[in-house]
Parts: sequence; structure tokens; C-alpha cells
Amino acid sequence: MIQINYRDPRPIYEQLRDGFRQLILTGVLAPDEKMPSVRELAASLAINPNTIQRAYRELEAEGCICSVPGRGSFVCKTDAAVLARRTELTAQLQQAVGELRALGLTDEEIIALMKEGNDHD
Amino acid sequence: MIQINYRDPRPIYEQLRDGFRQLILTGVLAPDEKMPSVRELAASLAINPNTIQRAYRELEAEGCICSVPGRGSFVCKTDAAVLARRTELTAQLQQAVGELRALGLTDEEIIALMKEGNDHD
DNA sequence: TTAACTGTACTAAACCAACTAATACAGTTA
DNA sequence: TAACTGTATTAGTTGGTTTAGTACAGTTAA
Repeated sequence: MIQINYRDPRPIYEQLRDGFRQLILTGVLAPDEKMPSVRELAASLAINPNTIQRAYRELEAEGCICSVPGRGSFVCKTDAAVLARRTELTAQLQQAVGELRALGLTDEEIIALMKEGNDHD
Repeated sequence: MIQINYRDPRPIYEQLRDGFRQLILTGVLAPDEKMPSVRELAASLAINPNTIQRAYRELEAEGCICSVPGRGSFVCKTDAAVLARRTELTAQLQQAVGELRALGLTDEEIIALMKEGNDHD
């Protein structure tokens, strides 16, 4: 379901948080679907339950999941979560575009780069 | 010339390296121009010389500056450095674009976002 | 030559965030 | 009741960043 890359310099809890956020916001994990329990996921990934807990805590703060003591954690995609992610990605996009322009690339060239990597469906 | 932001979670040496790279690759610092000496910059920024040294070492490895023992460090913009930065920015761009597409945005909407933040000269 | 600059190298310690470990408490479910 | 769930807390380890101090060698100008 989710994988950890130990060569990735980012902390584990960030990899988990970002990975799950991606799955949730893109609909791979449907609303009301049950997330793996803290202990279960910790065991299957061979890491500490506290690390899972931290990722889940942040996902809940973002509005991606809802955790209920005794019951479990559940997917809970919120408009606020989608909007927040979109805002964040827009900032990243504009940052990269701004620097590419500073390197002398035209908007046409940048758009070409943008469509180059991925097939646009 | 360059500033450190202590609220920025990134390490100081990364802020220095990225800041100088930006100034060099965009031509604000001209080729053959002398960089501030390790000790001078450390004093004016009130940080340790070793931190400056690390930033300079990485900039030299990237081909942005050339350091000569006894003489100093000098701007030395390389084609390789420009290309490397362009490649990196392209990856960041495509990453953001890919995720925005996954959120359901069309390429037209993404291009609009891209032009929205900055006036295109 | 001397003095003051330059980059570079090295070791040791302080510091802090990330992570682990172990334990405990409370709510839910069969 | 037993086994699950999320949550909280404390303590300890680890690794990267930064500081501190020292040292060496090359350059430059008085």
C-alpha cells in the first residue's frame, strides 16, 4: 500500500504523510475507507508505531483522515485539504517557472518542458 | 549581498549555496568576479567559517565558482552548472504539474496558474 | 623576508530533530 | 472478558548541522 525509501533524505513520517495524502486526494483511497491501524502498519513496515502516529496526526490536521480512538482511522477527504494541496503545488510551480525564466527560458519553452515528461491524457 | 533566514528550516550552508547559485546563474554576479573570502563572509554574517567553506565547496563541485588557495574564490559560471540547474528545475516543474493533473486540473488551467503569479516579460 | 591575507583540512564538542523503545490509559468491538 | 483501536508520555539513541579551535600551505604587498 505504501513504501518507505531509506535512501530518501526526508524523514519517514513525511514520506508516509505525503504518500497517503497523494493516495487520498487522488481518490485511490476512497472516503470512509479504513486506514491500516497504527500498530499493524508499524509491524508491516518494521518501524516504530510513534512514527506512524505522527504521520496520521498531521494527515488529520490537514483534513485527509479522521481518527477515532478505539475504532481506527478513516479516509476523510476534505475540500480544505484539496485546496491546501493545490495552493502548495501552485507555489512550487510558480517557484520553478520563475527560476527557469531567470535562466532565460521563454514561456513557450517552459510549457514544452511541462508537457514533455508526461503524456497529457 | 546574501542573507540568512533563521526561520528557514533549511541548514545555513544550503541557504548560502542556493542563494549564491541563483546570483551566479542569473548573472547578478559576473564571471571572474571575486567572492567574499571565507573568513570575511563568516565575520559579516556572524557564523562559523566552516559553514561558508561547505557552501563554497559545493558551489565549486557544481561548477559555479573556482577556489584558489591563497588567492580567493571567483565566480566561474559553467555550462554544466546551468544545465544541471535547468534539469533540476524541470524535474520540480514536472513533479508539480503531474500532481496538479492528478488533482483534476487541465493543462490549460495549469498554464493559467503558471502565468498568474508573475508578470511575463 | 615579513606580515597579512587566502583556501583547505582536521578534530572535538554542542546542539537539535528524528527515531526508537517501552509503557500506560481509555474507548470499541465481538 | 479479551483483543483490538487511537493517544500520550518519558527516556534514550542516532545522525546531521554548526561551532570552536588549530594547523598547514599558497599568495600578495610592504
